[in-house]
Amino acid sequence: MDRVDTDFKQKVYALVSQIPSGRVMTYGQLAALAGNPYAARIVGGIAHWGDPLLPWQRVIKKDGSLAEGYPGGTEGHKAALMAEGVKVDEDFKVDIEKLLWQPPL
DNA sequence: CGAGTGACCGCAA
DNA sequence: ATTGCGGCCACTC
Repeated sequence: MDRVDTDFKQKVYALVSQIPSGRVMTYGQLAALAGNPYAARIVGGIAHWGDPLLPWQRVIKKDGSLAEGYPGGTEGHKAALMAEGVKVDEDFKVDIEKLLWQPPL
């Protein structure tokens, strides 16, 4: 642990694992909280190569639309969010304005 | 070590 | 409103 394995990934993991059910976060917000607002794509990358145990399904785009590349596609992602109690529109859009979760200060 | 890629974001036409 | 392009950072091979 000379370098905590990139605290960026470390933070992303922590944040995602801390997202309560029924709440969603955007990659940009997540990346910004991790320390790099320009690393939104990295968050997605980490998600893909990262831990399959974390609720990445609660992580969506800033538009409120679900991400792509999710196992099952947007349809599967939508079902996953609905299973968590998140309301998803027929257009695969989540009301981030209401469900967007922010970590405690 | 080097190069390529990425579940994105923002702006411009 | 929609489409197209570039860009930044980090990760993986």
